[in-house]
Amino acid sequence: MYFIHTINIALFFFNDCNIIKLLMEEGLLISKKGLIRDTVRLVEGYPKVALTVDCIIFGFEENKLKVLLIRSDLKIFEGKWSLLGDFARETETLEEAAYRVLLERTGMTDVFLDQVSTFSDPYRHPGGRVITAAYCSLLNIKHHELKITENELHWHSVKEIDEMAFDHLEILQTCFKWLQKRIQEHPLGFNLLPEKFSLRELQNLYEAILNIELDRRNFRKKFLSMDFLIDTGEMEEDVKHRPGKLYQFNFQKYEKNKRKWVGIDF
Amino acid sequence: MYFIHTINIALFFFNDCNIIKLLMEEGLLISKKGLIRDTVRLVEGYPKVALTVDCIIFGFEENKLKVLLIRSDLKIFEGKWSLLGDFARETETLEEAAYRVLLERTGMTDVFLDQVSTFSDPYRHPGGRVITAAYCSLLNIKHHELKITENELHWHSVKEIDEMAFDHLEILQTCFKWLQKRIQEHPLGFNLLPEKFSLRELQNLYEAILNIELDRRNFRKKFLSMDFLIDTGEMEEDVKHRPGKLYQFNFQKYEKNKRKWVGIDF
DNA sequence: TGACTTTGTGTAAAAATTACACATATTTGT
DNA sequence: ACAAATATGTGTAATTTTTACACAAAGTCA
Repeated sequence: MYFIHTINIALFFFNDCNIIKLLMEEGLLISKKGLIRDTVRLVEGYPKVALTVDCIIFGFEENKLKVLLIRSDLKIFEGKWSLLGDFARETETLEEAAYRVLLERTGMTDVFLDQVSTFSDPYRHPGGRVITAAYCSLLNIKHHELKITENELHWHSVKEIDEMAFDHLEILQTCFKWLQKRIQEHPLGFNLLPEKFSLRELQNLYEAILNIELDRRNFRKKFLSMDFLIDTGEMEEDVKHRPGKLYQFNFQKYEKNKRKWVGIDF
Repeated sequence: MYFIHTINIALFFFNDCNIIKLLMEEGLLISKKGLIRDTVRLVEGYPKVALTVDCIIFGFEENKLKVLLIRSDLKIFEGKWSLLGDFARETETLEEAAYRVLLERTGMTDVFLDQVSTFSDPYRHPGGRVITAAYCSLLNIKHHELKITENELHWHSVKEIDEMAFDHLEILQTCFKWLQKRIQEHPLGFNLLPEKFSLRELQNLYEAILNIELDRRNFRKKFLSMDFLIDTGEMEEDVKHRPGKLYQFNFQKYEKNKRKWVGIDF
């Protein structure tokens, strides 16, 4: 009785994916008036494609925006650089696949990925139709030593990349534009820096990513007035000039006081 | 000789999808060292999924944000409302599929679609794994009379939708948030209005979509100072109060003077 | 110790945002 | 014809934000 009731609820509120999953695993939906069977047949009548994810992992080092690349796995692209990608598994969301790929290729876990866009040119992959979803992240190179370095995994200066396997150059460019925009409305930039950083390092980062020059005094004023920077009391060391103060970003305070974003600006 | 040369160029600059397409159609790549064959086999070894697109078409009428929906095609979702979707064809990009779906379901052609996000829960479709890419647009309801009305296609007030087929409610919500953000940094709002509109209509639109109240005088000042509005010299008619001036949006001027978007604001 | 490099700071002018009130044009009802 | 109702159209002062700009202090290097 309990299960019958569950089925009816499930069919009534069918948009809850978890209920569908649950009932499918129980084998309960299969018999319900053949509706599922019909639906399965319908889906089977349409072309299917392979599905991959590609991870675009940005980092910052030597005042340059960098990205993690590997040598392509495919013979046909021998020598070409490629994004970190793989096929999605049967019961994996794209997001899960992206985190798995990142783990498998780099060993990293403590990273946030954002879906940027899906690329679907039918001829983008020489092995047949393969669509790919691009997932993007930014991280501090120093805090994420690469333990796995198969396929010559390493950081490349974004500016110097001019050729890649597949359509990966296009994907990279799309993600770079996404990053330029994103970093101005969300404090993602701090993920790229060491935990403690000087204002000059922060400014270098913005200048490098946005490809603009900023006035130092105004930049400092802006960030200090936002009041999300904690003065650590420490100073830079091992620099060959007057050392600057080191700050930390107050993520907690930011999350509480987050700007609500209303303002028309074309 | 010419073709051999072409092949080498193609393999060298393999990231150009059109060259791959061209050579595949010519059957020329198939023999090249078996690389393609290997790649095809590789791709075939991975799970494949069905692929759909869903169109989220927003409109504005009676001071309410609306969205085009149809009754679900599927028996299992009988009675439920659904986004305008269909399976992608073998050699169609997702974007092409989205424009096709829009044409087939509504008869519309003069519309721009933007990819918003891809949804990939393995259990989101009762017929098996189907991932879907959401494409969004905004248009003027009055300028796009619905010639096709199969599946009870019609406009629904976004606020009143509380249940949908599949995960379409989640998709709709994602697209609504996308719209709220997009309309503040790009003059998409004008697509939702008649060619000639009063400032009050424009303000109503922003207030409805952003769900905020705006000061009338400041709103007018802001838009008039942006200098993208053309005073048509005409006035509103058939309104039961003092008629307002009618304006047009100067898309050309906007495209030339577009804000370059630099400014850090968390 | 002097040259060099980079940090750290303030102010004045300009621009943008906000808050706020009253006269005018038109329709509707009497 | 007039009064009531409704929505348009306009300006200014106070506040906040943005921009442009220069010089002294801290540390390194030779």
